[in-house]
Amino acid sequence: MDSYDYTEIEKRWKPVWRDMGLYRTGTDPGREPFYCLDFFPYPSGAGLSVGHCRNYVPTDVISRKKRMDGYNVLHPMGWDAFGQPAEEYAIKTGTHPAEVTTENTATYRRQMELIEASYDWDREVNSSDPDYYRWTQFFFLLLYDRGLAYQADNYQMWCPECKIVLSNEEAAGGRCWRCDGEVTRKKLRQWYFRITEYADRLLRDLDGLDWPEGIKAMQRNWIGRSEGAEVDFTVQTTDGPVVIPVYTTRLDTIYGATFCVLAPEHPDVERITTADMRAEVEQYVREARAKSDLERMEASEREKTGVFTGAYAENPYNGEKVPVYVADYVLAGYGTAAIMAVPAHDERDHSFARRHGLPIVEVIAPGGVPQGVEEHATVADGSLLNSGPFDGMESGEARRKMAEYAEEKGFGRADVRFRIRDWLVSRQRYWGAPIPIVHCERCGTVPDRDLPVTLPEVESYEPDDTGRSPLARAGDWVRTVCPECGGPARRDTSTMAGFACSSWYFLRFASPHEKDRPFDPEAVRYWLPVDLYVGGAEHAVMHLIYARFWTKVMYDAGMVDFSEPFSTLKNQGMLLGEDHVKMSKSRGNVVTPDEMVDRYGADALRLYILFMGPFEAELEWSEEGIAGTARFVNRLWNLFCETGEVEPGDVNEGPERELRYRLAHTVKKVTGDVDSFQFNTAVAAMMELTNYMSANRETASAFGPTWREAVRKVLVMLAPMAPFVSEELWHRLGFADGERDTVHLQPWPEYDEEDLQRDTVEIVVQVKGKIRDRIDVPADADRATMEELALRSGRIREILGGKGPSRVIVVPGRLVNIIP
RNA sequence: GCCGGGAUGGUGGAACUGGCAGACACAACGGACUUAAAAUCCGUUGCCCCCAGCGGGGCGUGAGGGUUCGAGUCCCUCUCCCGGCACCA
Repeated sequence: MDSYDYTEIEKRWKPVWRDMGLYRTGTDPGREPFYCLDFFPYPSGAGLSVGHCRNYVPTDVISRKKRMDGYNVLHPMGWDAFGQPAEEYAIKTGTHPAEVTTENTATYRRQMELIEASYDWDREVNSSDPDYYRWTQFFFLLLYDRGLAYQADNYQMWCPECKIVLSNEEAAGGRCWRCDGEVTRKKLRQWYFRITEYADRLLRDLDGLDWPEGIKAMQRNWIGRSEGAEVDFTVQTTDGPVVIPVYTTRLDTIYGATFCVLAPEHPDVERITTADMRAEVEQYVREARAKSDLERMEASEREKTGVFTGAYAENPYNGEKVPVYVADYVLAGYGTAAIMAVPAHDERDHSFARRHGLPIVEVIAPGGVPQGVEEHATVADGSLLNSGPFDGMESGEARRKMAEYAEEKGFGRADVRFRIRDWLVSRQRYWGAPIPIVHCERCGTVPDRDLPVTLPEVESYEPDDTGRSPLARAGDWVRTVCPECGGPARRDTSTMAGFACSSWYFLRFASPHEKDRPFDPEAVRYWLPVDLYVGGAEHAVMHLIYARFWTKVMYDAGMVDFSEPFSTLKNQGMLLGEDHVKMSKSRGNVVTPDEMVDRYGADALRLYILFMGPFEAELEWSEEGIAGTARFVNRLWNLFCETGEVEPGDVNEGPERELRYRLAHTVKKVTGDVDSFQFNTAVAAMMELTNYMSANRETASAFGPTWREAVRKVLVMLAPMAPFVSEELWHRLGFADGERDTVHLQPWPEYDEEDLQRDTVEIVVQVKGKIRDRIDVPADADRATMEELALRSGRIREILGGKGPSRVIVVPGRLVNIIP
């Protein structure tokens, strides 16, 4: 028997399917749409590894099955093409980043075609194409017009390695998301999107999404809503009073506030510092600024440093004056950058107080019992003591009452705060979408609506560590006229972060060739929101939060009729190398689809990706594993070639019935498994059925027409997973209705409930929960019958030794458990 | 510290709403084919014990406890692993 020649057969079908336009998608109002989308990939120079296939193969299987289910399926692919690696390569070699990008996207596409991902390539988009980024710029202006884009001077996250500012999301954990280097701060004027204005909605709307719990939890945590209060402490200086609002979630502990702390970056530090403390405070602030966030955190975990400002602030509740410190354990970016410190009931304040010899006053007694606070802070809620008129109240009630009181007196107010910061979106880099803004001396900041604002040609793409953009060196491009007054003006020289481009691409796919608008609203209404969105978990608080934000802005602007872009989200698990570590070039453990397709064929690779384990699980690559699915393809090929066209002979009823049962069972199992992303067990079920058929191949004709029906249904179910071998056999075994027919447009197989019924079933007989016998009983036997049959069993009678049972538990169709 | 997810044979993993633990594969071992090897095909394979054999028994899902006729699955306590966040007042 010939073995399956995948090279030959893959070569045969690719052009046929291409000519048929098998994967082309039209807007068809008569058919139910299904939009299946992969995360927008950045086409890196390294190309795809088999790890990427864990994303692209499952979505392809779903897309193909949905087509067979009768859906009109949108399954597009495009390139998140702006970005630093291409730019860095350009800096090193002098080639234009566009050239590198073109090469890389070609490689990606070639590899995706290698595994026959069924993308509609007519809809391919590229975010670095002016026809695309003009609309990214358009959305920038939409946000600008809605007051959601603004410039501000701040201490930004700065990656000295990449020479680039970072958004909060990109600098999570004090490390740069790209190079993992430590992040420092730099004071620069930058563009922001006011995502904080959407914090509440971004949080609330998570509840309705069919997303992994982990991702939702990460977003909730990142948005970080907390309920508290703002209270004004007042410092008397020689220049008059300075009001310092502090933010607290523990207003109930305010009678225990024994000092206040300002972040080193707090704007009032200078004003309140007394002359004799000035030198020391200034030095501390300088040193704090020079440290990276990571250094600050690590240092202060050991010891909480800080210096006294010489100032005292009045607690408005009790009129007490408490010393004011500057310390870097208070963050500049959260709350009011100033806190009231309650060492008795906050660990951090406690360790600061201990180090600096400050008083500790206990004001909360959990369960009415003071816990003692010399050694450790008591963080639990409880009833108040040493708290004037609020004594005896429980924490929760006290927080409400005390906030009301503050509001009445005008020195405070209940307040909800979020941890999420506004999105820093400008980058001083070349390879990105230019921010379409002109700066005019007369008119100020003016939007440039003559889009696209195309990237100029420049001599060098090098960024510098002053935070100046390479675009600033394109003098002729920078010098322009003001769109408002016609006077001389200068272009903004920043580009947008790549995450801007990927915040709307899913809309572009609905009508990718639209000339005069970002998308056709009709097409968007038909296709969106995305039904199934699949990608890695690493974008939990970056792309996935930004895209939700932009969608909500568009919803508010009346451009789309949904406010969440991705109904269902799934994350594929990571794929490790055979050496148990993440695949990487430097490790030298990267396995490419190219070599695997070459050695085992595309079908074997696809099947192995599906079969190796659960979709979400982190798994290790194994070449022995792919050899196994290649063997399966081969066995199936031989079995079907040999028996697929067998003429039905005299039917042997028992086996025929058994095959009908197994076939129905397999169809049911595979259907359910594929729909619920359990591809590994779907493949296993088909292996099981074909193993059974293989064991009975000699007597195939005795199964009557059922045999060929099984062959046909297996081929159809296999088609989304292994498109080549199933198509070849479909034609070779004469299932095809003419040359132009294809297995890929067959309706998904169904099964007859009746075939799942059996006459007898084997049940387990237990004595005291231990299995002692197995007996066959009629499938529809009732409890009494089952009990009777079980008690009749010789083995059971032997064990019972003539005594009758004291109790019998019967589970119909499953087991009888006898308690003597 | 907080949040999310895990722990099942030599390995990857399977097990519907509590009901036959180990499907399917890999590896290993034995056999067939072969001058030989590879490929292919057939068989064995959780651990331990009894039996010449047919067969039979015990143990077993990270640890300990609990609920139940019955627990991988439910509850409590704990250990370890992976991912994320982390001085957020």
